[in-house]
Amino acid sequence: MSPTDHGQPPFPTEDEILRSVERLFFAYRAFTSDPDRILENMAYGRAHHRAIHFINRQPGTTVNRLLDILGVTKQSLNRVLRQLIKDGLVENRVGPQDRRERHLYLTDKGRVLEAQLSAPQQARLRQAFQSAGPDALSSFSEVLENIMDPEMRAHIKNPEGE
Amino acid sequence: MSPTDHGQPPFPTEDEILRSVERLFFAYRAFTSDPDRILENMAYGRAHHRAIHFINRQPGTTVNRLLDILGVTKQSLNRVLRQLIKDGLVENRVGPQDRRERHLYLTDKGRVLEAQLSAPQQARLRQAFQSAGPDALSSFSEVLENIMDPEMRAHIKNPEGE
DNA sequence: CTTGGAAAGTCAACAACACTGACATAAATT
DNA sequence: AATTTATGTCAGTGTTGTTGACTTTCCAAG
Repeated sequence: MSPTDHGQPPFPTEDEILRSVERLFFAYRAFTSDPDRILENMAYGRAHHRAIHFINRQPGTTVNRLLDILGVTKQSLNRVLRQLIKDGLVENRVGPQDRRERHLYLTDKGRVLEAQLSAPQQARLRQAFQSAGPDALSSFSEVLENIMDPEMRAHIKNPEGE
Repeated sequence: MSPTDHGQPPFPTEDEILRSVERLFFAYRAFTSDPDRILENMAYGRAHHRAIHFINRQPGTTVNRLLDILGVTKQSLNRVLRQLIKDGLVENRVGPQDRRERHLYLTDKGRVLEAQLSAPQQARLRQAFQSAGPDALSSFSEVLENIMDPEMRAHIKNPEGE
């Protein structure tokens, strides 16, 4: 052993970390597969689902805010929003105070699709939490929040905004 | 309350489930951002990283096995492997028993890149587990394994194979 | 009231990475 | 000898991301 090796193995070990890398990969793929399967016969994809999800969670959110949450360019988001608005799933209201802003809302039709996409994904997560026992959710949540970049945490803790 | 409402709120509640949807989204994005940042200046992308990761974890794995793990088409994987082999990061050996099979190994050069890509991602996860306390890892792992499709669990529990 | 800048929208070109379908080759199996 | 399996390859396509350039609208500060 080297003089700086205090005999403390790292926690978690490298092998456990690598397994967790794989757990994240496989779980995330399963998690997105439910809505993906529903969307594959429509003209929409995962990007549309993400927009619909966050507009549903934060009705009246602005385009700028959505850009921050989704972490894509406005050109990329705009392509998605244009389709959703044209197809009557999302409504675009001029901001009441600041009329440059566009506030986004799901229409009834948009809410129907949101529920349809969300249902199997929610069922998958609920089953996972129920099988793991009542205390698993908080550990799971804490680890994921530690993994993410700190600025993003506010978008979970406070669905309303700041 | 309706006659079928037994007064049992679902566990977890819908709001907690939706927050976990967002936790997965933000955490996964952060988790992939480390290697993505390193790769953006190279001719490689996330698909190359995934191939390198699993070849490193299961040296000698076959193309078919890798296809099963990664869940992509052989055309998609082949494009990636062709580059990695051409650039001397991955080695392609004819199977000793079945000479149709190609067994995949990282070269020294491949292992260098693997370590480089893996380091910040591992550091991120280790920090997340350490902050969350010693018991968080097992709950975290259990929930993720419950989320994924069952066939995938074997690829974590036994890095060697079956 | 004019000017500067922020918010939003659009157009064009491009890249990564997935897909399907068709086909080729070599080797193992039946 | 015929079939199946494992792999590789070519061509075409779709989604989603990127840059860069530009316009319109509109609030707010000088």
